[in-house]
Formats: sequence, C-alpha cells, structure tokens
Amino acid sequence: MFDQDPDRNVGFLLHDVSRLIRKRFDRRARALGITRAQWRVLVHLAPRQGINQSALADILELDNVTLGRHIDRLEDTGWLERRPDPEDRRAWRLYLTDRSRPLLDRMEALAVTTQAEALTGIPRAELDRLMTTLMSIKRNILSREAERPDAEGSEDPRDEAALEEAGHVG
Amino acid sequence: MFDQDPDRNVGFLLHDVSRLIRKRFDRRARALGITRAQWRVLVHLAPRQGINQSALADILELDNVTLGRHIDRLEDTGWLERRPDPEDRRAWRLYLTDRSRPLLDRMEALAVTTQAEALTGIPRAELDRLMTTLMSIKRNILSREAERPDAEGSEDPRDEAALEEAGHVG
DNA sequence: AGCACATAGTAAGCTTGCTCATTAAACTGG
DNA sequence: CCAGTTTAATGAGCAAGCTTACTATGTGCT
Repeated sequence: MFDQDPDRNVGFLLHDVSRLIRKRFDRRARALGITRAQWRVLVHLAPRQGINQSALADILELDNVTLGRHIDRLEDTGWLERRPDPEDRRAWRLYLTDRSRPLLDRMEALAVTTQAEALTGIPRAELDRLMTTLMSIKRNILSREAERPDAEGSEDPRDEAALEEAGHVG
Repeated sequence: MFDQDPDRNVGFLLHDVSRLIRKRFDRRARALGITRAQWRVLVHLAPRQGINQSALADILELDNVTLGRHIDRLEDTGWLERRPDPEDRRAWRLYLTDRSRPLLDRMEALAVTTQAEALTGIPRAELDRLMTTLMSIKRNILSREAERPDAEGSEDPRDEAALEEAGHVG
C-alpha cells in the first residue's frame, strides 16, 4: 500500500496539508510578530478571559508545558497578561492586553486570505463534509486517548475488530 | 467567526487532527526507535533507492535542511545508508539497509491500527471524499507556492477575488 | 580558461510540540 | 491536624519544521 503512493495515506496527507497551510500562514504573519500557534492561544482566550493555564490547555488539547511556553512568549511580546489568582496561589489568570484586540482582527484577515487560497474551487458542500469528517476523526482519537492514553498496539481485541471493520484503510 | 467556535476553522481543525494522530502514532512507534517523520522518509525512499537528498526533499515537500537531519538520524540508527555519488562529489545517494525492510512492515502495521482507530465508523465513501478534498487543497497550496512563494497578503487582486468567491470561509 | 550562476549539502538558530521530572500549593481521609 | 495525593506551573531535553547564511562543487557562457 505505502510503496505505491504513500501520499494517499490519510495520516501523511493530513500532515502535509496542515504543514503547508501553517507554513504559508506563518510567513505572512511574521511581519506582525506572531505565529499561528500563538494566535490560536489568543483566539481561544478571548471569550474566556481570567481562565488559568491548565484549563486553557485542556480546551486547546495541548500540554500544560507547551501552552506555558506560548504564554511566556505572548507575555514577553505584550499580547497577553498573567495575573495572580487571588484564590489559588499556584495559578495564574490570563488576560488579553489592549494591544491584542486589533491584532486579532488582522490575524483573522490573514486567515481568511490563506484559507481562500487553499479552498479555491472547493464548493461549500464539500467543505462542510470535510469539516464533519474531520470532527468525527478528532472525536474518535480523543475518546481513545481518554480510555487508553498509552495504547501500545493491539493488546485490546477491540483494536482487531476495528481493524477488520476499517479494512478499507490498508 | 473565530470567537464563537475557533475549532470549526479548517486550518485549526486540520492541525489538531494531524497532531493528535501523530502523537498517538509516535507513542506506539517509540518502542521501535523511530518516529513517523523518519518512517515517512524510508517509505518514500524504498521505491527509488539511489536518489539524492535534494530530489527526495522535493518529493517529500520538505526543506533540504529538515530532510538532512532526518537522514543523519536514520543513518546513526542504521536504517539508511549514504553512499557518495560517483558522478557528483557534492551529492550523496541514499539506500535502505537490510535491517529496515522488516521495520517498514512493522511500522505499516502500526499505521493501520492507528488509522483504524481514527476512522472508526467512517464509511468508505466518506473517507474517499475526504482524501479527494484534501488532495485538492494540497494542489491549491502547492500551485500558489510555485507562483508566489513569498506572498505577503493581498497585494494581488486575485486574492480579493478568491476571497469573495470563497466567502463562505469567513 | 575564467567568471558568473546554479545546485547539493551543512551550520546555526528559531518555534512548536512532546515527555519526564520537579516544586509549590491545595485538597482529603484518618 | 497531619500524611498522602492531586493539581498548577515550570525546567530540562528531544524531535520536527522552518529560515537565513555558508561551503563546495557543477555548469554554462564569453
């Protein structure tokens, strides 16, 4: 299967498309001094300011560590502010700064442009199907993660069943 | 748009799904001492042994630099061999080692398992549509890269046109 | 032959994401 | 109240991908 045309593999294909979009987007955003990953943090923070790092990491499905470093940079560059939590001395509460609101608008414009390029010629209905399927896949993975985060392979018979059922993949 | 439910954005969604698959896969592959990115190199090398780094980087759509480091590691761990090109003293020719053939089989098994998990409940036809759409998107981006690799935004009126046409994105 | 340009590969340095380990504070059962 | 566990956050270290800058070799034109 992989020898003929490895890029018809879903995993590789997803990875490629995601990376190509990111590359193009980040090159444009560099002039603004921020990356897509950092912007994503701000976007998710915007409607829930005052949240702490762990809760935000859950929403973003990122490690605390990974998010912590994004926040370091965002704080350094002044897009975001950490304030001590008055009720929990271990935690920080996160807030956007005044500067970041206009930034969000400009980043969104870049995103729209980049997506318009990527989606040229793709009808609305097809895009909807794409999103629906991707969300199903995401749910599948997240539920597997929740039940057996450290799965090593096929020690669980359900894997074999799924493998049969989804035999069209191989 | 992004404030309500940022994860309905195609770019973010693709990134999430890709990252979640990678995480799950790499955790399983770690016992074999190789990552998904390195495996991808071997898979694409297998049917065209003797190719050099630049040509392989083109196929993988990776930087020479990025690929170079993968090859360093693959050579260190003995999955791959660099031989001098007798006709071009700048270049190396790349070959799999005897050890790597069985590895490829085991990695493919891991991939099938991981994909089966991710694709549980998704019918064949839907998967086909997903792949088709993803390949269209990839072609769109690659052709834009080819024509204007350093695009900064909307200095080209065609961007505005595309933005209107694909207005459903924003 | 000689000079300009192109190509193959490496070096250095950045962000992102992960894991494992640690610190400090909060919670909880006895 | 106190010992043990859980939770919030950080530190250290690795891999992947990118960019910019460099070396060495090849190619092509005059």
